[in-house]
Amino acid sequence: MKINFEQLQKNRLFFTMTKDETETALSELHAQVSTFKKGARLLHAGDKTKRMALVLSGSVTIETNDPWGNRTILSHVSAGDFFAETYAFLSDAPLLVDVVANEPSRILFLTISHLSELNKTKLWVIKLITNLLHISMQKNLMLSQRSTLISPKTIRARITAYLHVVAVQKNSYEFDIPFDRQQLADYLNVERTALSKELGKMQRNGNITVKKNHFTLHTLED
Amino acid sequence: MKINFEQLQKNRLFFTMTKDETETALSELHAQVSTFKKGARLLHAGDKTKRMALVLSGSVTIETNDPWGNRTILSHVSAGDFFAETYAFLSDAPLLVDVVANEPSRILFLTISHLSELNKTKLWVIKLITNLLHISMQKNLMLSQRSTLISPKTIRARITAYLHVVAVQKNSYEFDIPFDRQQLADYLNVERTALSKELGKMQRNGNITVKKNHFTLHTLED
DNA sequence: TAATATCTGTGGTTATAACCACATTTTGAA
DNA sequence: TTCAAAATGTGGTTATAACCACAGATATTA
Repeated sequence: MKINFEQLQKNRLFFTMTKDETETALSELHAQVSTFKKGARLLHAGDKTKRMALVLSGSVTIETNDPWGNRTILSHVSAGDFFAETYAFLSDAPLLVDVVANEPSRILFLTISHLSELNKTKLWVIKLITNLLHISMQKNLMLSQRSTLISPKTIRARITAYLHVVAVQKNSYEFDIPFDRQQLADYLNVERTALSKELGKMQRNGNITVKKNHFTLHTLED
Repeated sequence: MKINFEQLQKNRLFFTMTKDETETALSELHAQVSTFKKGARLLHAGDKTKRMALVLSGSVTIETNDPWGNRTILSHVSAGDFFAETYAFLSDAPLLVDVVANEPSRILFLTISHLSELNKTKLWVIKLITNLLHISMQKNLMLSQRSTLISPKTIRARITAYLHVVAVQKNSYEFDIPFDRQQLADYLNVERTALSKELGKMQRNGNITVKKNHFTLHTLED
């Protein structure tokens, strides 16, 4: 499997690292690329792992499935982003989540369970840890953000909260979301058909326009 | 304000650090202790901060309050644990949460916004970053865990999920929880009186015994 | 292009949790 | 110890989301 170094260098994980350092890191972390079909389960709840993962292409969802069969989507991870870094670093902690390929995807795995033990006089190690800290903090923010979206009790309020966050992130009132209906429902922790109904209402009221996963928000002034 | 070095040394943030290194760190990070009364708001949503915080005594809750006045409790932080490290490290990111003193509390603040720029040949800096990484990862796990608790749609299922997690953590079927009723309701994202009713039912059914915030779980076999 | 599978929306019903008002208990302060 | 304030529980009502069944639309594959 080929890795595009140019692209990797731009990734936050290798921030400030030279080409040599990046290559050393990849080698020391036993870099390995795998491909997965849509729907494939990359990691299972209950498993332990020593490897963090970077999405090279495609995307995955991080989800939990409770004993009653309810799926909850914690996040959507697209190309250039990471997952499982928490469980890999704390390699004793069993996964609370499943990771599922959202589309055909290429994933780069890096073994980081031994990171704390690596020789910290090596510059690449220090840089990697610092970058990983940054990534972990960002993840934290994402998880907190989702909590704020789930906070309201009504479907309507969750939808508007979500759409406004996305609008701010994309800096536009018109955008695509990375979820289909079922996934959005699972992300907002609501039932799919109830979500569809509410989106229908909002559209009839002129609040939004929806076509598939393309949304347009209508502000008060035309 | 006096700081108990002995106690600090045991904290994860100063793991593997010598007394000298710890003192250097405290000084370089402009360590500062403040006290707060019960109910005091230590940090406000929307603020930015450069300082992470360690609870020396007492406890705080991390919560979000949406425009409709719904409170959601993301976590309970007790003595020895941290908060705001994410926002302090990513010092441009405005807080999505409020932090409120749960009881009279002493808090140690440490300025870490400049952490990435510190000289990484200093051993204490490297150790601190590594320890911070560990702390951040743990936080991540906590947030994921809460998401799994909120996942079920019924109050009953959320309660049992929560109680089982606590039982595992405390390694006992009898334990205190750190929340009063309103806080537990806000943590599980349900309405207080509905929570009370459900707890009443569970008690009448013989599933649990509740007295204030002391719980006993009754398994199937007597 | 047909045929099948997947995704999405709608109506109707039901279960359930939010909400409100208030009684009771517990706590804390004077 | 008394009193006020805060916390907790209970009954009753209502709003709302889950649930179910199904139709129509869209995408996928042969």
